[in-house]
Amino acid sequence: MARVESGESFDALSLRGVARAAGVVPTAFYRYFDGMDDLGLVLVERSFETLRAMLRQAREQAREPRRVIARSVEILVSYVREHRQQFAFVARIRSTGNGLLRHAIRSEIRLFAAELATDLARFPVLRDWSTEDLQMLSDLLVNTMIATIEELLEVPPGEAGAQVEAAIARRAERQLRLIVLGVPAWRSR
Amino acid sequence: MARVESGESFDALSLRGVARAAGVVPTAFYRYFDGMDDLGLVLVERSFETLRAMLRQAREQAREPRRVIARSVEILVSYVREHRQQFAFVARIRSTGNGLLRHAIRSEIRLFAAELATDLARFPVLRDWSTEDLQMLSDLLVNTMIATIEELLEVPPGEAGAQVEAAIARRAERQLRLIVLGVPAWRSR
DNA sequence: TGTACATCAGTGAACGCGCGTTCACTGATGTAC
DNA sequence: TGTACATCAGTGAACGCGCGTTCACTGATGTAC
Repeated sequence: MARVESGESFDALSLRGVARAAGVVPTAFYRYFDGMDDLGLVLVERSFETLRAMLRQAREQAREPRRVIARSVEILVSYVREHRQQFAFVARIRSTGNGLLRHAIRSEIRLFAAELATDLARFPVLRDWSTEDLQMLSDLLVNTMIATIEELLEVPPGEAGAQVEAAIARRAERQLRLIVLGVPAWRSR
Repeated sequence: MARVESGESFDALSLRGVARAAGVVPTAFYRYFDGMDDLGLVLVERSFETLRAMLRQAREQAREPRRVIARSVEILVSYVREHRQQFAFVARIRSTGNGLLRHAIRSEIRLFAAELATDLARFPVLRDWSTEDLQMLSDLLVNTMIATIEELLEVPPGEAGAQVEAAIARRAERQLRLIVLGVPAWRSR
């Protein structure tokens, strides 16, 4: 069960699949979680919590936009690489799971976007943007990161995919930069 | 079975669920499809084909960027509203389905992005962009549209969600506009 | 116009399978005195 | 230091369920002569 707890080795959405990957009999699952919903909530929370903290820290340390973007993408890529299975699980839940789990994920993403909006508000160019526009912007940035995560998950793991991964990272960085380039022009029409 | 054929009334990912929604015995499913993969492929193809054609037409008719964006979002929202179940099914397949179906969806999306890139290349501002940058841009625009579709699918159907739908459309339009605003500034650094 | 036959849409029983969940259990590790 | 007991991680049999798929079938609709 230790392996599942470190989120490194399950391959299915089913309770039995999780138990199998953990090398344990299905009933042992209940020693650790109430059921699949419980596992899902734990994983959702854990997946986002650390990543959110790391990205927030990146925004604090490097204040110049271009550096923040580069660093954020770096963190995103390496974090997803190191928590592949966990993210794959969460990604599946996002569209397959029941209402409860889907709602939990949406809450996490909204929290993510809200924190980003708060940090964005401190940049001089954005100081007089309306709250709605700030949300629109951070939502766009977050969506781009999520799409990036999903693409990273499609890359087969291991050294073989390293170049594909790098290409995805490079493109994500450019996309985020392009978005930010539009900011000074917004409202100026 | 006629109801399923018009894509209006299934509520599950299972063959039996589809049959049930169609008011038909499970075995009757095989009169129409070889199996779930076959249904999936048909639905993926059908979902994208018309939408792609409609959006391409929108880009031809209104050449001014702002009009193109407004019209595209309009089309997207109404198309998704009218083919809710079909899109919900495809969205689920996208992360739950087997490799074959996931690959089919990715192909459709890539085709989508490629067509958009071709049309973008005709705009004067983009005429001397590299192919890679054009792809990066159209990928970003397409991702934003996909995220919009997914959000639309979360809105409960019926009149109750009309305002939420309108808000999503409004935000999508602004996001696409913001992206386009960054275009003239790209490379100028 | 009537008859014979083919095609077609859907039926209903049956199968084996993996699933989530229950239950009473075993044996190892830790704790109290 | 040794004994008695509690806690803990995991076992294994069993259940009922919904699933995809097979098979032989029925009855209605169309077609040929």
